[in-house]
Order: sequence, then C-alpha cells, then structure tokens
Amino acid sequence: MVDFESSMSDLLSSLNEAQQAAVKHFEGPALVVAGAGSGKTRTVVHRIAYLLREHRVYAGEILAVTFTNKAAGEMKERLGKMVGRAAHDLWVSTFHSAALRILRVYGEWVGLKPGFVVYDDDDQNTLLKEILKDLGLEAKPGAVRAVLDRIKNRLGGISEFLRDAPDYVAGILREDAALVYQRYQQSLRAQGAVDFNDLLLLAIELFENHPEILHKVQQRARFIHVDEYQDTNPVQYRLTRLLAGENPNLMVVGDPDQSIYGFRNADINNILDFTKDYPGAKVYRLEENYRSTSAILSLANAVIAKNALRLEKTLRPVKGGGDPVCLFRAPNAREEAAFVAREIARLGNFGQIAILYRTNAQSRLLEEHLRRAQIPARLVGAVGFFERREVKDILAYARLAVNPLDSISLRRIVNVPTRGIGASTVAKLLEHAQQHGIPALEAFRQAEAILSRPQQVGAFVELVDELAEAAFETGPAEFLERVLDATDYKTFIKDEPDAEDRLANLEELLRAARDWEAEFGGTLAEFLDTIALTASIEEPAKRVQDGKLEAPREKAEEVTLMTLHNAKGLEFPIVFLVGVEENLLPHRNSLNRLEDLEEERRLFYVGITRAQERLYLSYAEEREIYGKRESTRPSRFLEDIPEGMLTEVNPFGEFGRGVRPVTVGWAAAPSRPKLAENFKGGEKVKHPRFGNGTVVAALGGEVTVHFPGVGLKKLAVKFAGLELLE
DNA sequence: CCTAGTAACATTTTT
DNA sequence: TGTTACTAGG
Repeated sequence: MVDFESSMSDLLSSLNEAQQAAVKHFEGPALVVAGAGSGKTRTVVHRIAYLLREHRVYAGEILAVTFTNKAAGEMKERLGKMVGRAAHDLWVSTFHSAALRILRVYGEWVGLKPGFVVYDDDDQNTLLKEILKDLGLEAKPGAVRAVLDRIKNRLGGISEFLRDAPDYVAGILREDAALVYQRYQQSLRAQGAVDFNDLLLLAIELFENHPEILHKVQQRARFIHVDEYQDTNPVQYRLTRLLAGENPNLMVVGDPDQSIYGFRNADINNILDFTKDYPGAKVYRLEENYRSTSAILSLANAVIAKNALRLEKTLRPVKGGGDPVCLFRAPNAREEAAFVAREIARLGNFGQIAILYRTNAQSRLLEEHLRRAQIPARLVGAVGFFERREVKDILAYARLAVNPLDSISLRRIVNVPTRGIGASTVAKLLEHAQQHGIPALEAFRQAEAILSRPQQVGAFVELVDELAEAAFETGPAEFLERVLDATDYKTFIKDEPDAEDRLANLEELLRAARDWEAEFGGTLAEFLDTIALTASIEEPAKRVQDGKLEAPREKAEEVTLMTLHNAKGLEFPIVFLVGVEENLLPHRNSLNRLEDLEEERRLFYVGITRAQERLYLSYAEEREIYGKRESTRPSRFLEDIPEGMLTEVNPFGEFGRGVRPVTVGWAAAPSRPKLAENFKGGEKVKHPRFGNGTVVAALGGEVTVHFPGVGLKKLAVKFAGLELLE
C-alpha cells in the first residue's frame, strides 16, 4: 500500500521472493509473467534501479517500453523518486514515441521529409475516403482502414495480403483493396505524412537497411524492458527483436490473461512463445496479488479459469476476505445508471471509485445520472479534447504551417473560417494539382492561371506563407494565438451553437500549449508530435489547480469513468463494472470465434481485477440501442461464477416498488457520508438526485420532502440516501 | 457560395 | 439517439 519507494539501501527488502529474483536478473532474456496486481510495475522499476546501483549500468543504456504514454510518465516519475537525477537519462517511452523520436533524427534515410507529420485516424479516414471515391469504390472507410491496419501490422506486407486474404475484404475485391493500399501509401508520402503504423514499420525498415544506425540505437538500449508484452503485435515484436540484437538483455513483462488488444493485431503468442524465441530465457512468475481482497480475486480466478486457450495460473491473494462482490440486476439501463449513481452517492469518497464499461456509448447514461446526483465525475478517453472540431481546425493551421505539403490539413481549413473559397474552387485547384503532380498548395499558388477570380485564394496562400514563416520563429502558444488572430476564428464561431464551449476549448488549447511549453519548451513541430502520440494529453479542462509538481497527489474527488480497455494497468478501491450482458460483454461482434470470445472474457477479468476493496457487477434487462429498445440477457460469463461468490443486491427499483435486498451488500460499506436516519420534520436535506430540499413530514421509515422545482417526494429513508445539511 | 433542413448511419475496444 | 453527409433553395 505504502508507495514511498524505499530508499536506495533496500531495493529488495520490500519485495517478495519472486519479485526479488526478477529484480536481480542481470543479463540475458527474461520473461516476467506477472498476474494482475502482483506488483509488476514495481518490479520493473526496482529492477532498473538495481541495474543502476548494483550492476553499475549507465542510465543512458536502459530502455523501458510501456503501453501508453501515461504509463511511461508514471514510470518515469517513480524512477525519479527512486534513482534521482539518473532517471533523466533513462529512455522510457511507448513503441510509437520511440519510433517517432528515431525517425525525427534518421527519417530521411527512409525517404521521409524533414517536417513530416503524423496523421491520426481521422486524417486517415479523410484520405481514404478521397481515394475510394477516386477509384470509384463503394466501401466503408472504417472497414478499409481496418484492412490497411492489418496489412501493416502483420508484416509480410502487400504480397502476403494478396496471397492470403479472401477474395473480398471490406466489401471490395482483394485486388482493389491492395490498390487502395498503394494509393494510400503513395499519397501519405507525397504529403510528407505517416500514420501510426508507419512509425513502427519505417523504424524497422531503417534498422534493417542501415545496420550502422541500428547499432547506434542499440547502444542506447543495452537493457530493454517491454511492459504489457502480451499486447504486442508482430511489428512490435520485430522491432523488439531488432533492438535486442544478438545478445538480448531483454526483459518482457506481461500477463497472457490480460491480452485484450487482439483487434489491434496484438498477438498473444508473442508472450506464450517467448522462451522459444529467446532460448535460455529465464522465467519469473509473480502470482501473489497485493491488490484485491480474496473475495474479488477468487471471482476473477473463477472467471478466467474458463478460458480454454490458456496456461494454468492462479493468483494468490495476500489480502484477506473482504466484502462480497455485489451483483445488481436492473430492469433497464437507465435504472442501472441510477443505481450506480445512488450507490456512489451513498459511498462517498468519489475519488476512489471507478465505473468501467465495455463501450464508450454506455457512458452517456452514467454521466447523466451522476450529474443529476451532483456527483463529480471525470471521463477518461472518450471524445478527446484534441478531436474537437475547433481544436482540430486550429491545429490544422499549425500542421500546414509546419508541413506545407499536408493537403489533408490544407483542405480542412481552406474555407474555415469561410473566406469565399467554395467546394468547386477547391475541386478545380486540386484537379490541377493532380494533373501536374504538384502539391495542393502549389496549385493554390498558381490560382491566377487557373481561376477567373483568384483573389481569395491569393489571400489564403499569403496567410499560409505567413504562418509557415511564423512557425519557425515562435513557440506553440504564441503561434496558435497568431492563428486565431489572423483568421479571426473566434468571431467565426461566435454565433455557432455551443459557441461558449467551443471558445472555452480554444482557451484550453492555448493553455495546454503554454503548459507544455513551460514544461518541455519545444518547438511547434514537437508540440504537434506530442499531440499526435498522446490520445489524451491530460484533459486540460479538468485540472483544478496546477500548482507544484504533483504534491502527494491527492486524487481529485471525482468518480472515474472509462472503458475496460482504458482501465488496464489501473486500480481503484471501488469498482462498478456495468453492462455485464450478452452482446455487450461479450460484445456481439465477438461471439463467433473462440479466440474473440476468450478475449472478451479476459476483458471481463481485467475489469474485475481493477478492484481493490469492493466490486459491483451490474446488468440491465433492457437497453436502448440507437434509440431502439432491445431486451438483453445477462452475460454468459456470470454463469461461470460459482454459487455463493456473488451477492445479489436488489435495492429499491424506482422508489419503493423494488424488491428487498437479498443480502444487503453495502451494509458494510466503508465510510459513508453522514446519512440521516431520523427525522422530525423541517430538516434541510440533500438528495442525490433531487438536490436540496426540506423535510415536510416523517412517518415510520418514510419522509416527505419538498424539493424546490421538483415538488413533493415521498422517500424511504433507508434507501433514499438523504444527507443532512446544516 | 452558403445555410438550413433532411437522410443516413453508427458503436467494440486504441497507440 | 446523436452525429455527420448530402441536397435544395437562398
């Protein structure tokens, strides 16, 4: 629990035997199979410290690859606490960030232009749409993108695809798909752009064609750690192999039971075959779980044991018993959300609570009910700040300024704000560009020769040139301000719907830029890189007060909402895992193949094992999908749970008409807010849903409360969660 | 060229 | 249900 990393003198004493063994591992390959909550990160961090201290390895020779940038940040922080200044020289990063960093230096060796940009999936879609239209193909860009991702993520490239793929993919002929792929790549390169997958592929290409560069990088990565190894894909596998080289001091850490990124072509065999791939590898198993109560853990073990494609492994709890895991059945999704909100209101300690769900769409109802109950909440992941229209617009100016070849960005903002350059004009210019094989912006420059009324276009080109110049001279914050000024963007959105929100978002963008500048002090181009790689740079809007470098880190008193995927690697004292239903968990698209189904079960397992003290599972018997009511059935995974491990709570449906609890699971709830029990009348109270009100009458277990704006409500004291106010 | 209205579509998960 | 993509009329 106590996470003050031990002082330098006792790197080992706070660890168990298995952890110590892993920490002491020195040279050669090692696989650390680390179950959920077994102190995986801790072990890696200590191991790195041990390398530095005991083996006198130079920090500049250590690389640690994490799954997300956030994880990288956390690891760096912990290392900082532990090894001090040396942490600065450690290389801690995701595969993608590492690759980008390398390509920023050596990109030209593999044909990249200096100012190349990283396209996000939105940009990818735009580009794909264009290509599909060009080729006259009817296919969904999303589906095609999945195909391209597959081609790129499985190595083997296009030839393998043409050999192995079925006749039709994504609704089009295999050959056509291949054509799309080629066009897509060509177009990316012409625009000086790469997509996510390219980052890794190009790094591989670089290393394979230029051993001297590989060699250089290897010097910087003599000791390599790869976290979440179960979620690496073939490309990452290859990259790891290349970096590890002939004499691999490679330690991979992971848990096959938590492999949940198959859809991103992660290959669980990477971890299962590690000892074959790296002969002589030592294997360390961390099977003691420090995180969860045994009630939670035995549930988790029971669930995951049902997977057939799996190596036996059982996590042993260190913690004792704990409250029983609660299961709540709701008549519909709305009630489910209401239950969660009420229960959370009752529990208090919002900062310790997380609500996890399978699909992002589920968050809406939950948010709504939390808001009504006045429970502060934070949505993680979801619609990213940097995906909002106004933010993307302004960033498109920045990208264009940094890389004038970027025609996706160009097209995004030619007429935003509207400046009289309409669709037909743009079409004409692009046509010209294509015919002459010149970049879009070049065609715009030649507007006079192409258009009868080229003034606006001329002015636009001038603007772009101006900004391009500014991009070299100013930092990100100042540059973005300049864009806003030069385009009068704020006036433009002033009378749009949600103008306030959107203006606020622009302010946040500027603030994010300033913060970033203050912390890292880089160029505009580097700022754009950061954004491209970090799906959610800390949601800027949410930081309450940014004072020092995170003091003892008090978690904001907010409930956390996120998808199960996002929850990987995290833990919370109290977890609500909602929507445990057929077609949702397991998801309807994963019912046909055993591998997919088992991945869903692992997802469930990941959710369960996030909980430290208390876990609630819930499902609804009815749920709206696209506004259409659908009746649902409880997840088959629930059937895997032995009798007695779950306690069904069935409190209060809507006010009174619910059934009594079978076992009142939350009877032993930790630290509730001061809930009022006895009323005389006249008390001021607060209801999670109706807000503040006055008690009008009290009789038996029931009170009648007047809520301004709502009216009179008769409530069961026991269940209403009334809080007594002054 | 621009806007407002309607039709179509979408939801699995993300570096 | 909520968003985005197209269309017709200004």
